[in-house]
Amino acid sequence: MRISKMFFKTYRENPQDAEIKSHKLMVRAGYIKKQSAGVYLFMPLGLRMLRKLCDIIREEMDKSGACEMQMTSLLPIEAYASRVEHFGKDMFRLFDRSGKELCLGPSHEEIFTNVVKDAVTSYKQLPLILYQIQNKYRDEVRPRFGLMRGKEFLMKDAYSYDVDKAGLDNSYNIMADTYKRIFNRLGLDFVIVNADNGTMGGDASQEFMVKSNIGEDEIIVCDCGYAANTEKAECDYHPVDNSGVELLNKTKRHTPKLKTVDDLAKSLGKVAKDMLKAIVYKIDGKRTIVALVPGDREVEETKLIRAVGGMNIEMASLQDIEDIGSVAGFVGPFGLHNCEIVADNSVKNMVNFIIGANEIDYHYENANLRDIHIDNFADIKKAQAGDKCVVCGGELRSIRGIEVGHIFKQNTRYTEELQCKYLDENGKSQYMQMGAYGIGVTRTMSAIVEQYSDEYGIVLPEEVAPYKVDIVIANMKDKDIVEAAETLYQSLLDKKVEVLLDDRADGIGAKLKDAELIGVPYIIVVGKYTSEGKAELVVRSTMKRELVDLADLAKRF
RNA sequence: CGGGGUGUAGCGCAGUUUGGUAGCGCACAUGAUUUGGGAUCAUGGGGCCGGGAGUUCGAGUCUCUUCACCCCGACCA
Repeated sequence: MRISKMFFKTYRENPQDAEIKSHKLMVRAGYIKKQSAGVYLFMPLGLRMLRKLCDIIREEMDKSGACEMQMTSLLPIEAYASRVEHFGKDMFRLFDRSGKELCLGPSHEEIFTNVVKDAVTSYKQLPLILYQIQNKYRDEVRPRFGLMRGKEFLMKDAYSYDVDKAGLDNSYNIMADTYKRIFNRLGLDFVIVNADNGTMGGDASQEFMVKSNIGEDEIIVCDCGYAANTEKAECDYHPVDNSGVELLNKTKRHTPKLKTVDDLAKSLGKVAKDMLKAIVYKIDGKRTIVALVPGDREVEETKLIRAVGGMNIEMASLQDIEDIGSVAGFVGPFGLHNCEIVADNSVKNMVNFIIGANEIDYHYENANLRDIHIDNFADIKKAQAGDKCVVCGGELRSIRGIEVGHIFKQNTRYTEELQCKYLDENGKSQYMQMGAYGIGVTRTMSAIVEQYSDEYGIVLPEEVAPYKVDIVIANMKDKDIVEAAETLYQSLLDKKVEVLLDDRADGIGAKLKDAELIGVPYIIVVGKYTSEGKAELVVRSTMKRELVDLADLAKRF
């Protein structure tokens, strides 16, 4: 492609609304342009890179035996029957002229399952892995970081249908392997972590996380290979023998205006972990849960909701806290009513601790388990760096990651709801076992740029670069140079090399800046060495340059 | 949803305190000189100062309102 004929525009300055380097660079390099918050259009270079990602994903998915299809984005709202409430405001909803309610698809489990239900009747037709690469629409509360979290984004979503759990395990493993191949080909430094299935049920799920300190997810990892999203990461629990410790009698203390755990502990001459922290939650707007963790720890809400059951968890209101017989800031696990009290396992090891008095400005110190009421113990505290690994006992570390892929075993969550059945070899009707597998394609694009850039611009691996080579014509007025560059350009085109020819009238400085910005792996400068029959070949990743005979250059690619 | 911030030329910004003819850099157009690291000079085009309502002789600037965008938070009671 001749740049002079292309829709090509780069920017010198960072967009004022960009925070992270991939966002800044993709805008500056003319890959993407914001349409509105969380919605981006693709310019020629960005589109080429996006297509490269799609091609790689498609190739590996096809190789795995998966079959590509295309569902619609515009769907009747009824298609999501049981999940309309779950998606809530995340779903874009609209009406057609007759008043029929539609939505823009945020995910396609139901849609694929309905297609499968209609077409598959026998075990002989299974297993199936189906996929599509299609825009998804989610009205994110807070879109951010360019393509990282958008309201419209490209996703590869796949769904597997099997006769039984063993079949599902197999399909799941095939997808896990396929994802590893995909992310390896994309050159990403990633880690596979155990994740929570969310409220959608199913046996297992894993996330593919690209390591990055701008990642929105926190991951707990151990040198032994254990890795989990903090939403899922388990905490080690061992009973401690406190039999030799004298249990003191609880005493009420006046603790006015001491709202935070640290301030309170300090005023009583204690530290945070001597405090039993009580946090009140509302589940599905109905049940009230009091969660207890040591004062120096945090409640992991995802683990809590798994422990107590339910769909949606939120902080209780001040009124809710009064309704159970307490007061915000001074909640203590005794004498409460109409609530469930769940304590983290580690609370069993606490002695002589501080609790709220359910009375404004008062706490008790030297409280013990005998003084309080707990309905259930569970692992509900958030794992953190420094904790012991549940697998090997080693020390856990915390890193951040960008979630680029997620695979789930969903079992019969959707197939039961939609009555997606098949006849087994005995003629008996059975629910299919289902799995779902997603890759955020546009997010992955961002993650790649996040990982592959330097002070000059984007530095892409060949597999995903929009073009492989950029031939810079140093001086458009020098006929020999132009001719040499044109000849080289033609010979690379003949070899089907994806090549740009920078034949704009600009000076060499501007052209080199652009070449370095836009992510091509190789830059060829045809200029002052033309008279010697040579040109410079620059390897973008190392910025190393070498002089190569013009006649030999095409052979390098 | 709560808090904070920003909306002025295609992009990045100043001007708002103290109301008085709309500015700068980049980009763009034309011409000349340039051609190995975002060239130089000259000339020029481009704005409902986010929208609406007000105050005022007069509003980018003050008041009210609305919209958009960005950041933080929406877990420590």
